[in-house]
Amino acid sequence: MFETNDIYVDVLLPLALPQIYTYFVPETLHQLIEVGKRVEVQFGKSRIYAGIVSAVHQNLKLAYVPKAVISVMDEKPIVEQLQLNFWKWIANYYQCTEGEVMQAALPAAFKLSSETKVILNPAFSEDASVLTDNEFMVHEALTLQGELSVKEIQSILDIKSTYRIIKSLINKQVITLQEELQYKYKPKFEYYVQLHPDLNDDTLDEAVLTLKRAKKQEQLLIDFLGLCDELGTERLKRSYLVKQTGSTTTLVNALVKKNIFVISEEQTNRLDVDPNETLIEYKFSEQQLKAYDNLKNSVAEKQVTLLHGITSSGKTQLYLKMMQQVIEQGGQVLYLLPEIALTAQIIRRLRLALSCKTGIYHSKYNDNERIELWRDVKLGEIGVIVGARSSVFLPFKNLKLIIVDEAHDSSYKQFDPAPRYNARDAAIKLSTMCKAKVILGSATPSVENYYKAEHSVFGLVELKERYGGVKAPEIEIIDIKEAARKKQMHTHFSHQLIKVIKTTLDQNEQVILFQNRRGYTPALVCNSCGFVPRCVQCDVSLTYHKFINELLCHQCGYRKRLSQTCVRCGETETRIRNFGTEKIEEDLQNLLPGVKIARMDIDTVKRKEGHSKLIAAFEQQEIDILVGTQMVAKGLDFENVTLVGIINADQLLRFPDFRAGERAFQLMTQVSGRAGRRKKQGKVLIQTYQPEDEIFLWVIQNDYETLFETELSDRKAFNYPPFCRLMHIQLRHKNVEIADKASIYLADILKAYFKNRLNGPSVPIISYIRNFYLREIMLKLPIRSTELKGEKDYIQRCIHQLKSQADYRSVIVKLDVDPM
DNA sequence: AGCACGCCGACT
DNA sequence: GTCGGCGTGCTC
Repeated sequence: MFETNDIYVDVLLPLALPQIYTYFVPETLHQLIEVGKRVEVQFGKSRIYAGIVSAVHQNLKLAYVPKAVISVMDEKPIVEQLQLNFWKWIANYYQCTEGEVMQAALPAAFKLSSETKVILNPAFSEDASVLTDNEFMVHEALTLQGELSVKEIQSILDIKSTYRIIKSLINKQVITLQEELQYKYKPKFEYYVQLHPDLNDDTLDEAVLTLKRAKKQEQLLIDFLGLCDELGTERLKRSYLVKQTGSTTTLVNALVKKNIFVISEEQTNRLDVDPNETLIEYKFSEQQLKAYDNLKNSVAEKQVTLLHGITSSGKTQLYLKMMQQVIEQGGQVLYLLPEIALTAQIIRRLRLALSCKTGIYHSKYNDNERIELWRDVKLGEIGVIVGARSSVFLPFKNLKLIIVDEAHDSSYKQFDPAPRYNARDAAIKLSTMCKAKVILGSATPSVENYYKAEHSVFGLVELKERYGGVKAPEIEIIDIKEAARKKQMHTHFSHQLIKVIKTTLDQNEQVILFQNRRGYTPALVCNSCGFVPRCVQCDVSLTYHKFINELLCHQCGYRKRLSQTCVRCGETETRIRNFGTEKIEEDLQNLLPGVKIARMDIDTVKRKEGHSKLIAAFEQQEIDILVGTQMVAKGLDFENVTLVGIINADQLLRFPDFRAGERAFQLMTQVSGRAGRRKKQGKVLIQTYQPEDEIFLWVIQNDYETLFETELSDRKAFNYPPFCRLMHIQLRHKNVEIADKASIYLADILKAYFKNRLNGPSVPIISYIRNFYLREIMLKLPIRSTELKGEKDYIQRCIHQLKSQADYRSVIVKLDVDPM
């Protein structure tokens, strides 16, 4: 059939390249090569990458001489064809390269790339006189360190282009280059020590005698037996044994050599459930049973089912029951959660309730743990995977059900870098590829999703009753415009809010205060000249963080120490404009001395474990009031919280975005859901300057339907999703004029086709970030996927045309499909 | 994304 | 002259 035995492979590289590259497979590797395995290949002059084989073929008509595959890195494929197809779909839909998808999909430890190492050439004659200063410095550093990477040389010499120097050093035979793939993954084992199985009571005594002259070993053995006895076990973790007895691993190994101990290794298993915890019997309410039946029927019938259940209605229990079913039939379940909701609380609950191995996958876990989970998922050894958005990329073996909890949550959408995918939508695609079903759960579904449910594209199951008969919280709107007029405000708190906080605390109950802004205050204003310190590389004012006494840019991270006097006029008095969580915390503390207040935002939670520590402290009631951003709104379940306050709802409403109404409703509903989750009816106080806005009425009455209808008619009138899809185009350039002209040029050629479906070009609210000027264009794309592809191609051609103009070549264009 | 190559301004 | 910055094009 084939004329030669030559084999070629198409290799996917973890780079933003629009193409796939073909390599030649040497005969020695013919047996090993397989789609989905990683191969070591050279790309360009010196780089070596781990690429993935996306196809094996015998194409003879190559217009170039392909390079050869250096080695096959895996015994078994790390992904299947299905994953490769999924990647391709994502690349297509979200308009990025497959390499970028690969980058996002694979755990870092799979993505090896070489670092060029420079080493001394042993043939070099030590005559350093021929070297220039810089060359001499490199030579010196190498004699000391043995090897250097190009990056290290850059920092030693403090210059960017090291190329010339390196080349010259090679010419002078001082150094040679070394290219090596670093294998990052090291499987982690836990070592257990136990007695050699051949030992019985008699032989053990004998063995002890042989240790008469090795006092330490003898002591270790005695300690070991003592510890085993104490714990009622026959084997101990080696690390535990060493630590408890103050001995060393070497000592343990000595006893292994003498056939007294044996060591067994076991993969560390973080998936174990603490045997001391037991599951509390959960009794389904009548409503839940009914919803469960509906859910089961809907899932059997429809590809996607939307579970619209109000907060505290017990959605999680329904998920659990659905999961259990799938597991019993040997299927896998993917349970997606917003990153922020992946708390120990939820994970613990799941593990207790499920009879199978449960894996967790998200960015907080280190590389080795992720590789292990990856492998176990692929082998089908893990039944349930709980994870954040990137877990849609896991190599499922038998995926049968995907649950997307809080499906409206914007953190399912990746912003940067590409692929800018939405894990919720990608999961739906994945489910069709795996023949799995999807449940989207939310108390406040996105308008797009609910629209589909209403039109029977998705199944719809509603759950409208709180579990356990707890009444929905009583929501009250406080008009702070009026309160300010009547002088009933104390800093940001109305007297009414303060009063209720006090009575709540008096009853030994806890309070959550929500303020959607971190930092101390967004801006410091000079009292005399009105000067506001701004970021030097972005178009935003700096935020004052009192705790570190620094001004911080929330866009780029630029920081600056606060100067004593106004930079412009020398005035010492500064005034505070607007306010963030840190300021709220401080004012509140002044107002309520002695009350324990904590703050929860990215700044306090960033440090490792900060989040769970804070939650634990609040749970243990070591904290009375928790002041926080978005974070407090999501997924937390505190029994003793009966009051939730929203300091200022106006910021939510004034968001200049067509989704502002939907967002505000979602957030207020979510935050309100934190109040009174168990026994007692909770209370929610919302402070606002515009209490007449009807959105408050819907929040109070928990009237999602009216919100939905109103939003939908607006969206229809202005042609926004769900009546179209959006594509956001961002252009960046260091030069304002070029940014301006390029965006006008691109908008013009796009407009020829898109006409009134194009908005822009416009200057974004933050128009200048990290020394780049930004411009943006918004396009409305058709819903039907048949038309969609052609239009996306057209857009790509327009961008190509832009880039072929010499002036605009260096403009960076970023595409975002279905922006949030 | 790197990396090579080529062009060009600044300094010994 | 040479060093180092920067723009451009290519990578199987």
